[in-house]
Amino acid sequence: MTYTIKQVAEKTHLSIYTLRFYDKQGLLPFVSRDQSGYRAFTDGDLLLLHTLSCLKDTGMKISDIRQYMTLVMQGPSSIPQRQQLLRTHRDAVLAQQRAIARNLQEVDRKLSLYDSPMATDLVGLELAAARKEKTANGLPDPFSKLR
Amino acid sequence: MTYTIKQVAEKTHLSIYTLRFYDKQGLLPFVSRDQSGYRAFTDGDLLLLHTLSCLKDTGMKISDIRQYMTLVMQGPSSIPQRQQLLRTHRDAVLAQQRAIARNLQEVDRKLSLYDSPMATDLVGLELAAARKEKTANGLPDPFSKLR
DNA sequence: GGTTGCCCTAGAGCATGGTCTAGGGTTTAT
DNA sequence: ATAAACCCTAGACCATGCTCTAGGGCAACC
Repeated sequence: MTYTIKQVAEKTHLSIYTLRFYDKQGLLPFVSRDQSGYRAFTDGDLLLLHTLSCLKDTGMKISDIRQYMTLVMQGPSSIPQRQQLLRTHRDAVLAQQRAIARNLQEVDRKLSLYDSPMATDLVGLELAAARKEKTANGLPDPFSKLR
Repeated sequence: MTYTIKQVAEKTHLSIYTLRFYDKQGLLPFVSRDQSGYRAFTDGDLLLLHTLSCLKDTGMKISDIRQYMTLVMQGPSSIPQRQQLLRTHRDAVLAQQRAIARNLQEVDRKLSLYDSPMATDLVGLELAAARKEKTANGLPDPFSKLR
């Protein structure tokens, strides 16, 4: 049993356009064509496509995914290189996750400030200070433009 | 004391180009100009720029950052809208983080497969099955192209 | 055998987020 | 008063990752 590109698009929630784009980019070297030149996806192909989606959804670049898929095509001998590629990616993703968590703390601080009962006063004070800082430096006050 | 765009670029690790780009995009409505038309950043501006960086680094779109900064310019009265914007963003970021963690598990599974002492055999078996699946469906075997 | 619905490729177009160039003014030091 | 080192804008250009159009083939049904 094989699947047409349309069926795969439905299964994977990728668009037909995206699947063809990935193929054009060399991300699907494992997909065979039938006698009409149509792509014929096997169940095994869907597994590889799932791996591809995981890599893509964790932010791996297309060029790196292509490299990984090329290694996959080369069989077991490329396992060391695959490990290296995936480990590097994994480390980058974890670092990125930590960076985002750190930056999100700042957002949380803003949110708790806005949640405080004195939020209006505190924000008002900050604004007054910012305006004062401008005029103290002989600068126009940008806060009085649209108010 | 104010800072030139170059000094701010050094402090923030954003390029001068990026700072001007952000200004052009309406992300820096709080930055005043001196008499020569030069941007003059105050310390208060740097705080807002830091907030901006946190939003950007957590993946907020420029259009949403612009909206947030516009609300900031409007003073304390916009606090409810700011809360809504930040909360929506926060939730989206957390959901994204969870999705990435989930997809990264798949990468981890691959890595532990590759780490297994039987990795070569297991990967070889998978490959053999994939090839068999192709030929069983009357398809060319894509794995025998570059080997 | 014609209509419908799917498939294909090549290549144009688009959204996002920068990055850089050209042309020109300002400030500082010599 | 001129060079060096800044600053400015407008707009071109670029990389990434799609998304869509044009033009054409294949397959199934009526």
